[in-house]
Amino acid sequence: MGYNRQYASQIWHTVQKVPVGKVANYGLIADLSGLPGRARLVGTIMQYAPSEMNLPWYRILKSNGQLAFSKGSPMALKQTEFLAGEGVIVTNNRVNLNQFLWQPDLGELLNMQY
DNA sequence: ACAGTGACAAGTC
DNA sequence: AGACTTGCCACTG
Repeated sequence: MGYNRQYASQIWHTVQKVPVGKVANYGLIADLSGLPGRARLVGTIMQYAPSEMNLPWYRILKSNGQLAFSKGSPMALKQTEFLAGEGVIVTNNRVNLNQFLWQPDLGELLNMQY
């Protein structure tokens, strides 16, 4: 259909790995999915994730900690709620990465499969 | 075939 | 801190 299944399974699987209460950026997800330099693809593909999959899309942010959606937009508000629900503070459409960025250790990375 | 678009990122000024 | 440029490439018309 409208998107590449191979990319989708890799990306969705990686996004599922981001732990509750932490966030990651698009570039990191791309790297860990075996798609270095393909940050844009992550956002593109995540739109197609079926809702019943409960993909934690809201844990993925831009490289500077900003939400991908513009401030005040319905999606940004929803994302802010989801994050607040698990303890991640969003102020002025941005998250403090020093505090909430997911920093996987080598063990986690070596166990990652897709 | 070709040009525009986009849930991005990093570098330069 | 912004604004602008370049790199990325799947998808769409």
